[in-house]
Amino acid sequence: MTFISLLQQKLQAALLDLALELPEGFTVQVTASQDTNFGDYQANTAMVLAKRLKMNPRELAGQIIEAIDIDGLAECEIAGPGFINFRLTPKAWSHKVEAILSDDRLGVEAVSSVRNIVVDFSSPNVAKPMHVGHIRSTIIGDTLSRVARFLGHNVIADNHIGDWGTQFGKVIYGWKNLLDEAALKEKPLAELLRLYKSVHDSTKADEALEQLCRDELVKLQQGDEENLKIWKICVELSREGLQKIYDRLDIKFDYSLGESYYNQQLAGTVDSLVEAGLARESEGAICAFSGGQLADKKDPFRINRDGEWQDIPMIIRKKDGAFNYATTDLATVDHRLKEWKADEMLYVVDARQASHFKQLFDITERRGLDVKMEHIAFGTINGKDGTPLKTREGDLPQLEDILSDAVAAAAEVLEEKSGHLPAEEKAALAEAIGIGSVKFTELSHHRASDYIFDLDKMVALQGDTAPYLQYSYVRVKSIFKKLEQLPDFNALAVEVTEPAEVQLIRMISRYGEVIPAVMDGYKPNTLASYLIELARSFHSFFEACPVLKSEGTVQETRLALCEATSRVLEHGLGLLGIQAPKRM
RNA sequence: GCUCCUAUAGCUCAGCUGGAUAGAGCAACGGAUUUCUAAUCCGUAGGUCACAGGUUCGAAUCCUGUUGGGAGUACCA
Repeated sequence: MTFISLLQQKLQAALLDLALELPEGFTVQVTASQDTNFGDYQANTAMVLAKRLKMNPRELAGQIIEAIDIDGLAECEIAGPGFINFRLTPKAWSHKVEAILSDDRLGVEAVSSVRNIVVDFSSPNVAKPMHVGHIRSTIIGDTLSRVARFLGHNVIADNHIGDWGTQFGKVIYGWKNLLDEAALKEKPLAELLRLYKSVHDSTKADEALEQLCRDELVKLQQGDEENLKIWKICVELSREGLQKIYDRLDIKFDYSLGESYYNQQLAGTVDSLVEAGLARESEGAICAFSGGQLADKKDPFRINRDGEWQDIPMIIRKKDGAFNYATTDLATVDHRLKEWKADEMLYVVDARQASHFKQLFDITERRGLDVKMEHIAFGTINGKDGTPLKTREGDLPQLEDILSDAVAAAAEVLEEKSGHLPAEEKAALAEAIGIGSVKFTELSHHRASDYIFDLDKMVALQGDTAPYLQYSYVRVKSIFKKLEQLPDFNALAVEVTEPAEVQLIRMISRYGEVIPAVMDGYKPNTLASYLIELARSFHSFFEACPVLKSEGTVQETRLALCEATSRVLEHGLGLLGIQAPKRM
């Protein structure tokens, strides 16, 4: 049990003893103290309660402290306007070290109610290689999947690949008219991209061409043999290319059901919405409109134009008969509910699609489907000038190139610092550090904000970076390497005394509090910054408390702390999808 | 126009379901290495939390307004 829940229990019991009339739904809150001068944990219960019960907060805090039974666990005192501060005893810390070492879950409790959570992330388009824009969804989605799974949920990671949308009409048109067979053999993905871009550029000034592309899409969706054949080849080629990157990133999906997977259901989906009265014909298209329950301002189907509120429908069948992503998304919801019994669906998708998801969620609710849906929105990755990242040619940088750049930068530093290591190991390390850097940079930012992509800073070895964490792990491990024999970690005598030791176990013990908090608001950066703090505490401990030169209980305590640190570090990095090397 | 996101140290960013003296990294300055990997640690300096009101014991955090930045806004995803 985490210290927070333990202290909350104790507080709750004390309140019960005092026989106070608690307001309905009142729960006690305990938080880690920001400043250790105030102790380890604090509760504002007395202040909150005093206000509601019209009592004096400090007086109430005094009563609570009298009633609370935490002998041996913590000392507590009243402070300031009525805070109750808890300072854990050395014994409590020592027990915690032992508890963590004997616990596979490192103090993280599994959830009591397991939910089926679908995480929809990455979602690249075929025929277009992944670019910088896919970093965020792919990495955030992967981490959230890992964390939810570790918490005990039944996670279904689904890569909703864009293989059926309008862009495909352009690819098919290009294939039929501009295909360079030799180039296709040589570099298939580059050729597909060239076809798409070439046609896409031409359509900007050519309305007739745009129409031809739309026609190709309609033919495809209606089962035209030639178009289907082209489509199949493109999808296969693209998937191979995508898989290579996912392998490199160590990211796995349970399913990669592309938009095309739902093709057979699309017509039925539209029909059922029409039958349910949720959609109707408008300007030749079939659209879903507002349910009318919300105020215009809050209604995702309403928009104000020049002072007038108008409908902004969700189009589920275009006037040319083709379906679009809205239709597919609706069908996908049905599939996930029916086949996977989803309790929750998380869409890790760019913030720019917020209004689309609001509409989708609103419709789903109006259809009477019971499922929690969340749009895990994120911002843009910008270049150093603060505008969206672009290559010199003005294109979006490809993900593969970004990874290679990061790995190359890591290799350079590695050569300088650890030139003596075998070439093969250096290559693997560069990969781990380079990829880890990209991932950590992503995960250490709040997902909603934009951030600046600075390769040099990412791979830099100082500061809040992946290599800093990885180096911390290497440092712990180096201690054990010097031991002739590893101790039995469950049989160590642990007596935490030194401030640096206390600070370290304080951080270690917080792991069980941090992991559930990640899913609370779906913020991986909570875990990222926790790991930095943990690593920092470890480095301080490492400098202040010699392990191998100490003896007896002191040494056993420190070995136990080191082991616990290494386990939490490795595990936490694992949840972020980052490797923890044994040496570097 | 309307909706959503956003504004915190010179730079890059945390902190936001209200809590005590607003944190970290980089850059700057000073120190630590015959000692478990110095890719480290310890310290100094650096702030009108965009601005103005409000809510209350208490606001970077919640509410209202203003300003700056970004995004979306009928058949693209």
